[in-house]
Amino acid sequence: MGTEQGSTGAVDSSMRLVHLLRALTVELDLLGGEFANVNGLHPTDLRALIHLLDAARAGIEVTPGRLGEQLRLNSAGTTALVDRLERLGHIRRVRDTRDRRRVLLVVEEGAMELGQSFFGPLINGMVAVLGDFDAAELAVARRFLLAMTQVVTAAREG
Amino acid sequence: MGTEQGSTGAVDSSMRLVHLLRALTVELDLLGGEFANVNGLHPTDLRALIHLLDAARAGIEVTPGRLGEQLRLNSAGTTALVDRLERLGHIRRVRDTRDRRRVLLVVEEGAMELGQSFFGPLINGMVAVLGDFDAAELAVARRFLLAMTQVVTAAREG
DNA sequence: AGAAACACTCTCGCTCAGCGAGATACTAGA
DNA sequence: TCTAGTATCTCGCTGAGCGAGAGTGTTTCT
Repeated sequence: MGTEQGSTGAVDSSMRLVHLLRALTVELDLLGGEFANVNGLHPTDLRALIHLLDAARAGIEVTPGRLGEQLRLNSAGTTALVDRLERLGHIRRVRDTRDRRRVLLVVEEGAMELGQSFFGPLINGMVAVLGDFDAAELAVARRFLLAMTQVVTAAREG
Repeated sequence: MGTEQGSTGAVDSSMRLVHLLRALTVELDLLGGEFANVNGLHPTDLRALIHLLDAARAGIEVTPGRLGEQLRLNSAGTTALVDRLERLGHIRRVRDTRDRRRVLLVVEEGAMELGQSFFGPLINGMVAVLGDFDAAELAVARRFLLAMTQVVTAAREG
């Protein structure tokens, strides 16, 4: 094995890419875990906050039920999660006036800032290094990510 | 917002790439979680197996101490983890004859096959779709992944 | 309108992963 | 040999998440 040339060169390159991708996701996970630790959050809490921030930006209302569904938690776990986030002051429960069975989760100002403080520098850093890529290269990277995502989602369904 | 041209086009493209990357890591996490569930593993167990398989392939000996360090577990948690994996028949504890304080973790045949059954198809699928990329494009994807990894590791240290 | 069926959230009791502290087993240096 | 150091494991605890089921409010059917 190793770097042999010929017809297997492309496959070798691809394999190395796949391993690079995995290494990257591991690093991202670790980074998320560290951030969570520092802010007294659990990994699940962080994932929940990300989801809530995304939804807030998209103008979508989120209820405990929806949130738990996304995170694969049952109702009991979801309640506990929402309790934690509310106790930490990151979200607030608000009764939906239209369907008073439902509770809406609204993200507090501080949580938004927390998200910014974490993702902001990271995104800025990424955008900065991508400055070295021209339009065609960015398009290739995009094609690459889309292709990878497609394979993963296919694997998740099959 | 949207697709405007001019000097902000590159930044927009970069932002979209970053979000694509995040979406991909989320998908990968979910896939891993599902696999773990199906095989009676916890996320940590899966991460441990991946690490052990990588080390085995690289011919590196792994001890509980090293494993726990990698996974950010303390010694008690590590012992529990190794107990679980051993009980499931995925690994075996072997006393190091040279330094009899140490225990080496050896991966059993079944765990290797399990890893193959999970990562094999995924990697094959990825390599297959990468067949549409020529050498120059693969190089660009590689540069992209390296750049992203660099930013993440930098964020983890700073 | 009244009652049954349904939807959404929360409570209770439990299991088990991971932590802190410390015990145990072995090695290396004075 | 005695002491310091390293690797692993044991014990008791905290807390996330689960299953079951209890409210509480809403829709549908007669």
